Amino acid sequence: MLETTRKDQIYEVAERLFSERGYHATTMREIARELQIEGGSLYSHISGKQELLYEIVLRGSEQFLRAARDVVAAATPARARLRELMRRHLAIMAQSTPRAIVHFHEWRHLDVERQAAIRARRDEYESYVRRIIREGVVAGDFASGDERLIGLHVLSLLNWTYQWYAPGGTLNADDLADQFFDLLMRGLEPR
Amino acid sequence: MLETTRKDQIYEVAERLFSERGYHATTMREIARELQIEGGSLYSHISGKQELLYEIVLRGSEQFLRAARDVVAAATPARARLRELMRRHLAIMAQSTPRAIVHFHEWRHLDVERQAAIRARRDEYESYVRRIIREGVVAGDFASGDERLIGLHVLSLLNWTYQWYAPGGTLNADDLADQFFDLLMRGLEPR
DNA sequence: GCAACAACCTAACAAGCGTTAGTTAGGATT
DNA sequence: AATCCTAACTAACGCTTGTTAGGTTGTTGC
Repeated sequence: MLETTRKDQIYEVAERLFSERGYHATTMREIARELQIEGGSLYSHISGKQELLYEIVLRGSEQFLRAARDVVAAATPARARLRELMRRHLAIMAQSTPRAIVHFHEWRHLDVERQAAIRARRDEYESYVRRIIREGVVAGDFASGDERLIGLHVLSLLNWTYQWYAPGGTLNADDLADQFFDLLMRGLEPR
Repeated sequence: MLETTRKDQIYEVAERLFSERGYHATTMREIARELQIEGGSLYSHISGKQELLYEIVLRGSEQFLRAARDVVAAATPARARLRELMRRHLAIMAQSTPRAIVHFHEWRHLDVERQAAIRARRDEYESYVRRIIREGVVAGDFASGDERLIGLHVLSLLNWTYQWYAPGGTLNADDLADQFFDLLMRGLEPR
């Protein structure tokens, strides 16, 4: 019995519409129409459009961050942790596609303070990626190299997926993560 | 004596504002204000806001496409061509940052027909990347692997840069391309 | 049975939007 | 001297935007 409140439904619709059309191209009346109520009625449940965007982006970053916090602290080799991070990242992408899209694409339209809050979370996430890489280099799991650059490499792979990955295709999220991981480890060089 | 017409100036400002705030968050009056004219005066030079966006996105995709067409047809090994493609891609990113940002970020706000035109160009670009990879695998320049997946790998690296790369930092575009290329070739596996 | 409340409605607000029409001033062309 | 062109202006158009105020339901708790 999962009880979805009206508020939850509003967030759900907003996630979908924001992800499809973008924040500024979505109107409050459109969100309302999907729920078969009038535009003004939304304000019985939420405080405004900005809050709607902020909540969605925040939920997205919390989701990614929670996964990363779990993984980074695990007592497994860096190699296994990196693979697990990639798996979890793509799993979120696949399970919460609209939210992830809004998180990556629409955070620019937050006001400055809220943007800063999101940026801090993003930085934290990136620091975990770099930490895994650093520890992996030290432990001999990874070849040595510029930690920042390798981090950007991994993050590019993960973050760009929201632009093209559509779950339900031939490739499920775990397989994609594994294949990306393998290619990342082995490289293009023939051996 | 490079003569910039008023029209050119309008595109230049629009590129910058669209890239900073997004298409829908930029008003015609804001574009005009930057040129110290009135909103309505823009229409002596351009036909409307959509045309403005389309022209900018189109110029971006033309720029990337031109580079890729040059590179893919060269009579050099796939390995060299891939590196050159990455260099040129990042060079455009660095030289035409606002245009590249609009190209990657705002094309969604084009109407359907214009979107299709852009999508066709993007597909063409991606086909060149995959072609280089395919030819490289055949020639033994690259380890064999899923052409589509390797292509996505390369494109993720290149396309994500618009989200973070700021020219003028410690890393110039050519160095970045080379470092990305090296990492892509060698992989993270220690040897 | 009555009060309280939540969920929604209608109607309107002020502001801003892209765009157009009509006009004006100055310079170039005939 | 008459005409045209260019680039700008002012003023307004019709419409949409996010948001609010006040009223109307139906349900719940006492």
